[in-house]
Amino acid sequence: MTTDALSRVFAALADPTRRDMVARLADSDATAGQLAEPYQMTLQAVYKHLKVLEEAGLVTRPPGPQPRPVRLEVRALDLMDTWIERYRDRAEQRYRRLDALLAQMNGDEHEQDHRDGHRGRPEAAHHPDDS
Amino acid sequence: MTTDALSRVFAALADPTRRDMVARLADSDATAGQLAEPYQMTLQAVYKHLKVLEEAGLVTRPPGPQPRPVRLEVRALDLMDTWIERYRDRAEQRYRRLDALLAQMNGDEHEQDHRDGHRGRPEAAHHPDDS
DNA sequence: AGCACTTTCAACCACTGGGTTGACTAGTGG
DNA sequence: CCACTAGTCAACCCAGTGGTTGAAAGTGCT
Repeated sequence: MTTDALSRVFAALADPTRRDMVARLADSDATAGQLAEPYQMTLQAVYKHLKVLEEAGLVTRPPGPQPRPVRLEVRALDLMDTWIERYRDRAEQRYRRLDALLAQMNGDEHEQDHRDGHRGRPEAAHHPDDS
Repeated sequence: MTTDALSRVFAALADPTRRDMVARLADSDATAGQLAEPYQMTLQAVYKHLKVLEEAGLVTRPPGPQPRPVRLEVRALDLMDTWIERYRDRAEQRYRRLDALLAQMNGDEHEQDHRDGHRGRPEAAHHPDDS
């Protein structure tokens, strides 16, 4: 899998079963067996889900004695959170700027000649921003 | 698709291209064509991505005259954010409780008989919590 | 050693998902 | 009316995924 970390985390959380697992793990650690109980699917399927969560960094399973406990790794959530926050903030700032512009245009009613849908500015080239 | 809203949003953001799109849309609205430019894929593929984002509620495209602009819908991000926040907080509270417990056990060094890996408490039944 | 339980590996199946090609509709502007 | 562009629909390909079954390792306990 060549996909980046962020994609893996989002993809992992895109499954209701997996989301329920992390929800339960937020309250207490559990063994794979304990995790599996509520769901009506094979134990192997649960291990597969575990593996996905693990590869996404959302969960760790310290090696050692047999019933290996599953721990939630909260920092993986931070990764998503900062991403979301970044673009939400950016969008909100844009809205604020747009409101300000509208207010200003309300102030001087003339000069309505180049209101061409305000999608004229080239706004530099596209920079990836995703890393 | 019978999957819930949350799954759709997470799944939508699990793709780097789609993530880049919302990143760019956070800075300014764009038409589908403008959005497509940076990527080396068919226009149809871009429209598919748009559709996914739209069905996830991350984006809206007001009907009307031909070049339909694409707007980012920030509130969809909130949906994810509250989910993440909820379980992160819950996990952090648990860690704090656990630290307190450890500190307390440090206080009275005796009574080390039931230190069975602190995974003993049943902690009620599993309640779905996902909605 | 032997038994039970947990974990993993591997093959398989149905279905979804990102991408393509190709054709088709709908506005816009001569 | 004709041409152009923006957008859409549909079929297809191939890779990935959620789930299954079956078998094989590890590990713990007596």
